[in-house]
Amino acid sequence: MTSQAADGPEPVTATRRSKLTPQREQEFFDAVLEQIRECGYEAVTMEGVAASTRCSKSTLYRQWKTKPQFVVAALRSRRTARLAGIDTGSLADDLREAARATGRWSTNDTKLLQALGHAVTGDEDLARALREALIDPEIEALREILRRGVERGEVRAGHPALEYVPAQMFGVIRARPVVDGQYADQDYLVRFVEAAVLPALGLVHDPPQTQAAVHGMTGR
Amino acid sequence: MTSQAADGPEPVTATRRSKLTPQREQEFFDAVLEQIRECGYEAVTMEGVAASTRCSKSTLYRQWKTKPQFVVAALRSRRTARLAGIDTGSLADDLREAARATGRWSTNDTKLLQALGHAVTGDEDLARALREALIDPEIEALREILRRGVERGEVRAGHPALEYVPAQMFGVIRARPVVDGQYADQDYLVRFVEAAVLPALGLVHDPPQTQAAVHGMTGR
DNA sequence: CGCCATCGATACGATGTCGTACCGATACGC
DNA sequence: GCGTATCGGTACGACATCGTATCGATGGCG
Repeated sequence: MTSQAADGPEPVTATRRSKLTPQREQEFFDAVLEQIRECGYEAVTMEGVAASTRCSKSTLYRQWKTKPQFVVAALRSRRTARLAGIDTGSLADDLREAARATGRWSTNDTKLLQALGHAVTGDEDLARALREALIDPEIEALREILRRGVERGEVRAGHPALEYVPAQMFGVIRARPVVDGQYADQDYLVRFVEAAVLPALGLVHDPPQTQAAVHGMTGR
Repeated sequence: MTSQAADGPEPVTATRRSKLTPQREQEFFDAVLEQIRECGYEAVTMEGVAASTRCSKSTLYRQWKTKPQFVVAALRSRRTARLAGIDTGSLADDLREAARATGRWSTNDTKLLQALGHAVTGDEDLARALREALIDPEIEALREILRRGVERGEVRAGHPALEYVPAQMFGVIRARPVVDGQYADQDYLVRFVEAAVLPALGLVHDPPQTQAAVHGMTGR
């Protein structure tokens, strides 16, 4: 809405581009996700995306039939398991590291989740894409972390708190903005894990070094 | 969209009403909140609300200048501290009772929070109304419960987990739908309190073999 | 070096919503 | 009983967005 570009038929930076490169597509995806974060799903317009990427509406509609399909494609481009690969050898350290990793992207992705949260209730494809892009991989990675902790005997299998760890992590991320008025960052999430998650799992850190003694400490 | 009511000048229930009664206003409020839950804030239309309550758009615009103001009024009508008044004399029981009370309305209010969650980022009045209607009273009630527990000495003041209890409660309510695919009901919330919140506060009441896993290092 | 696919720009019709204006009908106060 | 304020109904203009169509320009492939 702000880009009042044209005052005449000026070929200024209007570099005519040829066939879309994957990088160019990614620009579209980044732009639409950013617009979703800022304006919400409903308020996103193809025209706005076109303007912010200096392409034309036609180009977008040529590649993707409709706005929902475009957004779905954008979400798919974003699939990354950010919690995958965490394996310090200690459940407590894994969870701390997961908190740190989560804090790195939580602001951006919280906005996205928030903005799409209701739209997905009416669009099954969108819902699936959102789950596959932002939610399922992280939940699965968390469960894997917990599973390894159980295998190592750090927590007994079937410990009642195990079931709630993923919901807790996702939960505070979404709840903190409304409770405290700010997004959950790395610091907050690590403190939360220390103060609530680990104690609930019986991995108390109150006596600071008791923990390390348990398993010989291999963290980082 | 579905209500194809009229086939003629039917005086059936089309009772022409006179001045709006408070009950009538409440019908409007209930209707718009229900529409928000189902369709999202953006998709709510004054015409839809008018149709579902069989009033006319004029009537709505007569009372409230604009859609946001109408929604704000509807939210204000809903102010109720549902967790207020809980006081069993025991922190653990208070929290269990809070979980039960929360579970009673969480589905409805989760939908509302979800549907309005992004809209509030662009409307300060709406944001304040939402906080005052659904969020702040419950957070304050929870903090009051915790405060009494501290006063009774059940938890030491400054216990690190205290800070996170409200965010945890609100969090799992919002996260369960995406993690487990269903809303958090009474049963889930009570189990969550038992399994995660109470242990984190050091109020465990069932230490079966959890302790063995903690200190015994080779659990299972 | 020339053709053709694809780009970017823009115009367009269809649709839907906002918020206003006007209307007749009806309940309530006097 | 009558007058008036308010209701319910609908028509209206303004506006925004969707998705399509058309057109000139251009880059890449043969």
